[in-house]
Amino acid sequence: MDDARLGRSIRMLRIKQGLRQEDLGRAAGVSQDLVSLVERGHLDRVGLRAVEALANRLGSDLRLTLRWRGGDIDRLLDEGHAALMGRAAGMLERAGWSAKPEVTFANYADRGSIDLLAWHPGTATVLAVEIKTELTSIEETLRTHDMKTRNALKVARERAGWEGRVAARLLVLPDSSTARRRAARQELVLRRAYPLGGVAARAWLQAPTGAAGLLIFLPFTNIARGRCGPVSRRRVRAPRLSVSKHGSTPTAVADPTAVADPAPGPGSRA
DNA sequence: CACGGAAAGCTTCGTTAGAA
DNA sequence: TTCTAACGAAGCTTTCCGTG
Repeated sequence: MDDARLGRSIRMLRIKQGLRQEDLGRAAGVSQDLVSLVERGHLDRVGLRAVEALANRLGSDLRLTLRWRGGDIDRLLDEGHAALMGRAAGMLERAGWSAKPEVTFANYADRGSIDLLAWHPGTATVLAVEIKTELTSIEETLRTHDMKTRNALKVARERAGWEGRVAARLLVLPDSSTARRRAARQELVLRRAYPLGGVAARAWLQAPTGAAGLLIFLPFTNIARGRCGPVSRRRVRAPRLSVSKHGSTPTAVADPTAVADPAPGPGSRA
């Protein structure tokens, strides 16, 4: 991230909106001095939350990209998504559906990619399947899934030649304790959007009856171990410091289960 | 688990410089 | 003269981390 460029961008947006540093700071819940620091590119002295608050207040969004060995992080993340999608596609096909992965569309302001677009020929039902390996923002998930479902019939007709009569939606989450816990926390909201879950959802897939919202948890390939089962998140442990009985210098004991060197560098707390 | 030191992140305050 | 922005110092709160 180019600190100076980010600072100049914040400043430009602020001035464009006719705000003083003090105004922006007050609106974002930070001080004028902090706005000044950010605009001058002194991000080493400012927290990420503060910068994000300023960006949001200016109607922009701050995106932080973590890069590692070229595109390896993307590949790792995609593997999980692809694995869950494969499971979902298999389940649908066994229930008599045809499925197309990653169907992109652009319909005026609506644009995006439907993870799995499924078709049930017997009932002319189109299913917009959303795959989420992580349930981060419920609101965002519901909003985009709603938009995709709204466009599903048109997309199915134009991209696959499926003349559907009714569009339904299915949200697929990994069958992990974390995902289930997060879903449970937002149960009321999720139930409103996806009334059918578990056995009822699977029964609906066998014999679709009109528009419906389904929520299904699926186990998927554990990337770390390369086998199927609930997702296990391997924790990275800090090297244990062991002091010899003779009082010599502490030595780091490598954790054989650790996947990365967690040694923090300067400023790693941010 | 509690405690204390260190550091980060931030605010407040006083001051200065430049522009209108 | 006033307003805005910049700067530095001091101090507060929170979090992390090592230690017992």
